[in-house]
Amino acid sequence: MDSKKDFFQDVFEVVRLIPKGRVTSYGAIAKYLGAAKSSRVVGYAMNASHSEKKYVPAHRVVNRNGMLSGKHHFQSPTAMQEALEKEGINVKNDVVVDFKKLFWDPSKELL
DNA sequence: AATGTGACATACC
DNA sequence: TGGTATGCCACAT
Repeated sequence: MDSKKDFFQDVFEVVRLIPKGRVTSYGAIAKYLGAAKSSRVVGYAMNASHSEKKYVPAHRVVNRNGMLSGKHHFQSPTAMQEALEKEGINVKNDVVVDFKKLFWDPSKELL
C-alpha cells in the first residue's frame, strides 16, 4: 500500500501469501495491487525474486493459461514443475492441471 | 535523460 | 484457431 516502497516488495508479499497447493496468475496479483495493467511488471518482479533474501514461491505463479511460463528462469527448467508436484499440484505439459480449481485469487481469497 | 526489455494480457487479423 | 500487434509499467543500462 505504501507506494513509496518497491512494487516488487508488494508482489513478493502476495506471492508468499499463496497457500500451499494453490497457484495464481500474474494478472491476479497485479490487479490485487491495483495495477491490473502491470501484469508484466509482476513477472519482472519474480525475476528479481532471487534477489530477495526471503524465499518467494514463484513456482506458484503462472500465466493466465496456468502454464509454467517462467519455469525457464528457475534453477532448472524442471524445478518449477517438481516444486508444484511436491505441493500436490499436477503439471502436464508445463500446464497446471485443474488450474481453475487451484487458482487462488488474492482479491477474493485474501479479501 | 532516454531507450530497451520483459516470468503478461488483450485485441485484432 | 493461431500468430501478430500493441498496451502497459517498472527496472536495467
